[in-house]
Amino acid sequence: MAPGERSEEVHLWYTAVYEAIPSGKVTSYGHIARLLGKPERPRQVGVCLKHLPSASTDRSKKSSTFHSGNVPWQRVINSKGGISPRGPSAASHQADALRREGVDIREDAMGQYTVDLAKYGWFPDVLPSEAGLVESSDEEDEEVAAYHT
DNA sequence: GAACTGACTGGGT
DNA sequence: AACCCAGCCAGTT
Repeated sequence: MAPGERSEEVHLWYTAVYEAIPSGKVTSYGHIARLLGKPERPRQVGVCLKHLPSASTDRSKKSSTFHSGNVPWQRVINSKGGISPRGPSAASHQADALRREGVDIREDAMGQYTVDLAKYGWFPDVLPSEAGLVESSDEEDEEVAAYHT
């Protein structure tokens, strides 16, 4: 393959992941991967979110058009309904963002956050962009945008 | 530039 | 129910 081809693929993957996060409710890393036709890559979805720039980062020059202010990163959790611990305050931050959207989060004695997937999970079988945007979720998205502003 | 590290998951013990 | 494991592959030592 030609030089640079690989990184181009990677860039497309990152973009696809950010655009695949559904409007409304909560979904999983694995489901995003399946929506993108790569069911074996849930970990790579996690990598994309890990590298999502924060909304406050200075991106006055080129850099990504995607950041925590316009990508609903908080809606992605693991298949068991848990928020990945990763850093010390990261999980609680995500839990706060979800509660802001009306999602009820439970915190156990171990400090692990979990979501009731039966109630809040949302696993569409087609990409949001292919399905047409869900009107009923517009105001939820506005709340998110306001939160990050 | 080889080795190691994960924002994961499903299947097997 | 809890742990283990292989597969995944871009980033980071």
